[in-house]
Amino acid sequence: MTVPSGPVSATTETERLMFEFVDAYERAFEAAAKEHGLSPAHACVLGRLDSVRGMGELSDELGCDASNVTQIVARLEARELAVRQANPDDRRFRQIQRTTAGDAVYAAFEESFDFPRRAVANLTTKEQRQLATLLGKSLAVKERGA
Amino acid sequence: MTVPSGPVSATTETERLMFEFVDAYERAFEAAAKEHGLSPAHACVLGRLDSVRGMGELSDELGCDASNVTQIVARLEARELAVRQANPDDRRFRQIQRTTAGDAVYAAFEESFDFPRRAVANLTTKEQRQLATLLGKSLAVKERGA
DNA sequence: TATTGTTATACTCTATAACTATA
DNA sequence: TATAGTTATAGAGTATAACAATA
Repeated sequence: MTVPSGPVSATTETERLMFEFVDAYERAFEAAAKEHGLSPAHACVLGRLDSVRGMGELSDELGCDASNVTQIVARLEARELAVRQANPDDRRFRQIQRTTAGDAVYAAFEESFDFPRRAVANLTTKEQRQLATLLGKSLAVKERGA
Repeated sequence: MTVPSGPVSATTETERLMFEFVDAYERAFEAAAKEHGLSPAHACVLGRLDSVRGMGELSDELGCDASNVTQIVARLEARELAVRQANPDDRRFRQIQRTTAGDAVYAAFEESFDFPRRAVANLTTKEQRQLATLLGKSLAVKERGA
């Protein structure tokens, strides 16, 4: 189990609940991945392979180094959950995709990772819309610089 | 940068925003820790040392193995950010606490980790209360078993 | 003997730097 | 020469199992 991101001496109840939510989400993700023999990183990459992807694309989205993605994908390939093929138009590029087995494992993982579904299910339709609006508004923080 | 927990093919906008929020929170935590030469795990443990703590207490709260905490605390001690002392009443127990230097580093980290503060600042007081209520309600998922 | 914590070990995640293959 | 990706390597996080110290 990865140690949680926090707590910081939360000054408000809202901040405390943000941390609790993030912590619960992460723990649930990790536990669901483990159920299917996946590390969080493997589950994450597998989830991005809904369509054919390039290595650079993946490392950009994941915000991590390309060499890291190479290793994760190499393991997925070794387990026959994904394959890498050179792009015939420019053989420097690789095309990564899930195998049928990868599809099955990922579907099973998603079934296990019920935290977001259950969290939403605890709310009325109106509350779900409210929560989405508030989260979106709070995330505007990202745009404000720093 | 740790790879994000997701995405899972989010079926609703609310679920998608939950992931985005968690992802942004984690990235901000990791970046703030790095600014002060801390790993996320170090920042996390340091944050728990606001008062004197035991090793078992820490591993319980962190949801990870005791041997893991031993290593993290050993590094904090090597950097003179924390100290371990045997409890004189029962020398099997250790009392972990931050040093003055540890206090300073953690305070600086908290100053840098402004994501929750800024997220809250994007909301009105009423919206903050609403968000806290909705997050709390969605987290009831934890109590429902599984 | 039971409990607290540590050490030894192994595996994964991650990044940096050097490298290969392709263009 | 420039770009996409890989390999070599090293450091940190994590868990399991064996261990030491204390009770």
